[in-house]
Amino acid sequence: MKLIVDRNEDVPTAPSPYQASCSTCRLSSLCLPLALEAAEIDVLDRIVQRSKPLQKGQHLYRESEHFQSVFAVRSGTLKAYRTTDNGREQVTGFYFPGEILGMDGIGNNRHASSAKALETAAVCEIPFTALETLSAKMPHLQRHFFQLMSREIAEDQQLITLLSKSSADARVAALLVSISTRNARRKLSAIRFRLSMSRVDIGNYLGLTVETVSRVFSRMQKLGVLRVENKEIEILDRDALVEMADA
Amino acid sequence: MKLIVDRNEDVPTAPSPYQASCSTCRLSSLCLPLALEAAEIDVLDRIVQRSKPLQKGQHLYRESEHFQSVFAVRSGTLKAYRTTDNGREQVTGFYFPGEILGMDGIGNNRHASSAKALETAAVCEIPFTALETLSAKMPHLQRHFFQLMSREIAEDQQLITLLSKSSADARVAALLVSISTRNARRKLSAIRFRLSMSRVDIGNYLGLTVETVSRVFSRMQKLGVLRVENKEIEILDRDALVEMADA
DNA sequence: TTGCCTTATTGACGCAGGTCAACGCCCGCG
DNA sequence: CGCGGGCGTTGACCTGCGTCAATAAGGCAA
Repeated sequence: MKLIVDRNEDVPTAPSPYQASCSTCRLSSLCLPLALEAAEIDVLDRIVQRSKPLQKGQHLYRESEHFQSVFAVRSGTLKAYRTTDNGREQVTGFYFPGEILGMDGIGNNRHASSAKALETAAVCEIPFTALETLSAKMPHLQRHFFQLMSREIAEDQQLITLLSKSSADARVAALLVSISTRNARRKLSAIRFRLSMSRVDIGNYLGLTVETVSRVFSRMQKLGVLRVENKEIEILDRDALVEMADA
Repeated sequence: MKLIVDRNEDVPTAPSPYQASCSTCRLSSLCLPLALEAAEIDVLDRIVQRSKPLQKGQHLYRESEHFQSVFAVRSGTLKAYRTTDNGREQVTGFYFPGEILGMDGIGNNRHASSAKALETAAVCEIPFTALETLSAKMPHLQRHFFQLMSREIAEDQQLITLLSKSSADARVAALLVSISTRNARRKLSAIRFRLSMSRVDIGNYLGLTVETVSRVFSRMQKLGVLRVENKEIEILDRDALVEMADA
């Protein structure tokens, strides 16, 4: 809400100071515009709100808040998490540039999880009612959004499988492979990257303790599969990692 | 595909022999028609395919098959499961009457899981392209389907939390509470029911071994929380069960 | 730079739940 | 009706990961 005001006050229809438009965004091939034609992208562009970046630790939205928009990550990383009845936290996902978050709030008009920036991050806000209206007019957009939601379901199911059956080694390996793959999609290195999340977050996401995560990293390093230096990761043997991920 | 042919050969536009229509279906208040008005339900009704029941053990669809339709359960129970790379099975959900399954296939046009009947079951088939077309014309339907998918995401996240953090007792308790709640929604008893799935399936779904599931049942029985007699369950202390579910 | 505080690593130990094994009981089939 | 094979239960034992504790190493403020 505030975001909309911010933008309209200063520059009613001109490009926001933060980013020109979807059509010039280098993430458009991963993001919502993916399935759209140039003219359609322009229409989508008009409903997207761009705002000032989130600082590390800042919330994008909180669990049980009124749901209004989904968000696309433009830069940085966010984590989504929910708080259980007995007060513990469960990280349900990490979101990288080009990925969409907030879709779990559509179901009953409140966010089913909270989202917090793990580092300075910029997002695009996509008001959902506008997206619905547009979807009804643009079959490609409707289809694409159905697909995005479906993929989120499929990915959650993969995580369920991981948590249900796999060893600590396999879980960590699977996360690293996932990050590596998602980096590659964004034309970043698939073998060297910086983990934007803490060991605590990793453990929480994978259903492990910090200590176990740390031990797994050490073990993998000893095996020559990884090189770990604080948050910097180098994958030395990706095949071995993939192998471990489903053991 | 076959289903469509079956139906059209015999009774081109007349009601199928298996079920009159959505408007007379006693599940319509849970299922897709939920958000629709009478006239809209009739339109939806025309795209829904009803077919002969599945026998116990029969597949509704299989992982990686071409995706074409989502399905609504009319009677019986189904389980959805995926097979991991190393050949193990992971049950990702149980589906009761009024619930929709198959939405995980939309993302890339192939089913991301298999679905199998746990007992004789009847389903309605909803061809997805027809549903898309209709959604674009009927805002209520579009919104409702977005909501259904979103809820599936939120439910999967709840399962993730369960698998990530909870004890064996909590997992079993949570499943029983879930079944109890879903029964209540269908105006069935929330405290006495028959488990349509085997202990193996339960264990698989919850990330536990059969032995552990069995032990948990015994323990809960000893505590006076449950009465277990083979597949028949009676919940003696629902509050205690809810309590256990988030411990 | 120094110092503090948060995050990560490593070790020792215990326990929840997995594994292996034996047995009993449904239930479907001849 | 009786038999056989899967399903469920129970017990004994084992192990992977959690827990607790101590120490090290970043990183940010002043």
